Amino acid sequence: MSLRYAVLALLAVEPMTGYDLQKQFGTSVGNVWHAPDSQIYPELRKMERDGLLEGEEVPWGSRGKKRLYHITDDGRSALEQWMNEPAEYARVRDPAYLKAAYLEYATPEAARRHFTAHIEHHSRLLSQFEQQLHEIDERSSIMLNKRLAGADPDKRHQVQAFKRFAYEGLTLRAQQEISWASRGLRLLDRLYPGADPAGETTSA
Amino acid sequence: MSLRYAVLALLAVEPMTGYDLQKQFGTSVGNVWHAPDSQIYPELRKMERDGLLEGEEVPWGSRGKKRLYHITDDGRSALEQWMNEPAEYARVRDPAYLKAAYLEYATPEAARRHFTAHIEHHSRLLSQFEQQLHEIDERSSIMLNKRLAGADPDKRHQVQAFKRFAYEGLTLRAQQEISWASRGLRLLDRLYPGADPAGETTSA
DNA sequence: GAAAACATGTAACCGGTTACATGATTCT
DNA sequence: AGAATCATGTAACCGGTTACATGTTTTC
Repeated sequence: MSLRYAVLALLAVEPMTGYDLQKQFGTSVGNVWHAPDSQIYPELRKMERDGLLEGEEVPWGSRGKKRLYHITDDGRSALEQWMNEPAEYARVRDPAYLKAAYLEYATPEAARRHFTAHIEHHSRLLSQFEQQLHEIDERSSIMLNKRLAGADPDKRHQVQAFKRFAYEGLTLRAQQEISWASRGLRLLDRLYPGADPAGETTSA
Repeated sequence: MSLRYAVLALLAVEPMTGYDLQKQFGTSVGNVWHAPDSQIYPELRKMERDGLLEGEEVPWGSRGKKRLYHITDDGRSALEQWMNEPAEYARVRDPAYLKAAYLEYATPEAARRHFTAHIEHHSRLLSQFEQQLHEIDERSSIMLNKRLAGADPDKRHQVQAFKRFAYEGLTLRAQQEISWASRGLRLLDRLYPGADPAGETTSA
């Protein structure tokens, strides 16, 4: 049920359409909370029904129209209330670690692919996080600048600091996973000394 | 859909009842894949229907009975096939980091509680992982010993190494989160210099 | 004129959560 | 005798996934 609070946090900055929100979930907020478009549009309607948002029909081009969602006072209260509650911790469900714990059932090649895929996955994430950190530091993020512009001048410093701190954590996590999986590859070298690490054919 | 493979990995060691499995999901496997009992019993019946398991009715006491599930050859193949496939990576959905990224909407006290709760949560996990590492090293884990006993003597070394390696990763993760949240508390000290870190009343 | 981006949905399905529900056996 | 443990389920609900579906506007 965090989706609606992620939406509220975005709409607290400025009114947006479902499509605008979708893009945010594809990049910025999407780094901590993923949501597909098929979930966003229905959720917006539910939130409007619950009084957290107000939708405004605005023309788009000559014939088209779009729906701009504004956060209401109730929406702001709901966001603040949620922020002041303790976070829920979801139970662990980690397919990559589940496999890692039982890698003896895999072939040496599959075990190796497992760790290289882990490294690739987290490397992709890492470069996204580093890109975000760069944008935060350079003040080149459009959303962050809007949030900063809309914030109480005394609080601007904090807005930026919290966002940076969250991305620092994500970065450290990704680096950690990469380092763990790299150690995994070295473990495989030791456990399967005969196997060919590069996947190439061993020629004399 | 990893639940059934976690179940298969457990039943590959020895036949168990739903209740036995439940306990495993409460401790060992539960550290990488959580499942409540209300999910386990229906899943076992589905797996039996799909030919991955065979249930055997055995008496329990004078009038009671219980259902022992055995893995079938199809079950073993399914497990191996899954182990040789690449792992799926779920999209990120992290309430704690979502909150962290927007902590300016929380009160300083709530922000502090957020990080202390994060530390407590991961400290609890950490001590569980350390306990498991200890049991792996001391060979005092009943399940691990059964797995080792049932494994090809050449592979015993690997079984233990993979399990240990998975828990090392979990341990590093937990430590990482604790260290991140501790830095978060120090960040709050800087951002809210007037606030009382210990939550005590400031007396002159 | 075509492609890319903008815009908004529906529907079936499934895995997972929460709550409810019950009874036997073993241990102290 | 009572508590703890063993044992097994059902049912409603909901959040999320996947796939399908359509039309407009802007940009090149």
